[in-house]
Amino acid sequence: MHLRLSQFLTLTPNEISLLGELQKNSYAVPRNRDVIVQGYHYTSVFLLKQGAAIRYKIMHDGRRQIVNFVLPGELIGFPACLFETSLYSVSTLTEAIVAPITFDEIRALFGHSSRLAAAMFWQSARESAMYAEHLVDIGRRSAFERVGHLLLELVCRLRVIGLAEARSFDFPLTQELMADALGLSVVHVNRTFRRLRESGLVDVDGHHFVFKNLEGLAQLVDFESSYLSRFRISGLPFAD
Amino acid sequence: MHLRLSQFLTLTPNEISLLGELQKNSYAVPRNRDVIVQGYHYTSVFLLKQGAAIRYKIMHDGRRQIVNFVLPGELIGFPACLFETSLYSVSTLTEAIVAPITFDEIRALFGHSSRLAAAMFWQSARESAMYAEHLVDIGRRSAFERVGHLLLELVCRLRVIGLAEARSFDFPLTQELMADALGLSVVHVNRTFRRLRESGLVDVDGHHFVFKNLEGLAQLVDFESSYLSRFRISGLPFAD
DNA sequence: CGATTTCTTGATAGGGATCAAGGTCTGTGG
DNA sequence: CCACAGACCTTGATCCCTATCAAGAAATCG
Repeated sequence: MHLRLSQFLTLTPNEISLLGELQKNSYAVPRNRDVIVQGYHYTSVFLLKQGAAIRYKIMHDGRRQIVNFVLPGELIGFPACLFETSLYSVSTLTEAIVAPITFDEIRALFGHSSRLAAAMFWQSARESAMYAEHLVDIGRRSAFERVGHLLLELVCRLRVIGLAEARSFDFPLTQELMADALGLSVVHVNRTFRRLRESGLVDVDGHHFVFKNLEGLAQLVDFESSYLSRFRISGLPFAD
Repeated sequence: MHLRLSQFLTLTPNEISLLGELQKNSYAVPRNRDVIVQGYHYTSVFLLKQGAAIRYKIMHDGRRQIVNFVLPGELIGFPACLFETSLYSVSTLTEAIVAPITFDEIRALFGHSSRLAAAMFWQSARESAMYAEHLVDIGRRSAFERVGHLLLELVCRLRVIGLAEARSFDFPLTQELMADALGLSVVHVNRTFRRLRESGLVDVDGHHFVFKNLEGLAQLVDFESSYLSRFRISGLPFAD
């Protein structure tokens, strides 16, 4: 787990050891535990080494909107920690292993390798881009398309980090989570999801999701199969 | 216009001159012109010195989703330019003045001042945070709340850069733009917006928007008056 | 193994989309 | 100066997608 930076650039041994250093204080976090709570101030971030989490926001009437899912190798509390007060909460979906990284350590890291700084920058840019995609989903797609998109996005992202097969994946995704991520009601997700199954597009057993006709689904919900490749960085506009 | 970085840190004379250099090639762009087109590759970004623009995405069926509004002092094509192919388009809403900044220039800039690099990083983090807010708006709020939020967000953002009064602002915002930004139909925006006016909360004359009861509106649509202060950066986790 | 969660399914209602058409304003050209 | 086109706003009628309410079944968890 190298901050998933190796997706973008080849790390030098030195950089790898720097990253390894940061992870020495890993510890386990139980399921359904808030790692970051909206409204509070933080002075460190956490690398999610194992497990899954959600970034979400609770509104005054109790409704919840999940802004995205956090997968292994991604940073929790970033960029939330940059703000005076975190704008949203982050909660684990499974038991997880996190490695706290203090600002001091980040500063040192950046001093030693501006390439790593740049790489973190891209992570942030990627996240930004994914939010924009998500916005389009929620703003302009039907419930059916949204659910399809979410499933396809998850396989794609999990595949990149070796946590999914070509056409199936395991993930602690409940219908309530889908609803809160997609801006739908649980009841409607249930019906929509059933349609997906009855159409023979997807099979589910617990938390194991299988695409029985991935290409068909992708076409039906207007999912660009190049989803994640579009997030590939094209060049290094930064000094080494 | 200093990339709006001065919001976050005090620029040294040297930094200011560096930024000034970058803007020497400014030129005007007519209204309704795409500066960035989705699917194309770019090797420079543009600083929007004057005017307004939208970042948006067109779907295969022609529907449009605006992911956000670009105001003076912000970068166009960033982070879009980092990707192999731009994920969305950027189009001017008014005649605008932009200053192209090549990657070479950015690289040089970063070499001369890592503080500026860090500041750009924060801009990106801020943008990310604003997308997340927007997601909550679209995912979990009623049409009425969404329209109210959009108007309040715009005053707040415009006020910060000195382009709005305390309770009014000018902006080339049409109902169609609102609809595409908020995931609503134009017809429904029209009716919703009328309700806002009939409630005595907002007055509009052309592109001049006046809040007749800003506090009341903010409360009615659950808008945190601290909106932008929440986006303030708390510290500098980077080396000078 | 009792108690939460999570999933289902039915019934009903409503917010917002869609279709259709007219009105207003602004800029352009004759 | 007027006529016209195109953009923008407005309003009515209708429909349907999705929320909400309600309640039971199934799966999980401690």
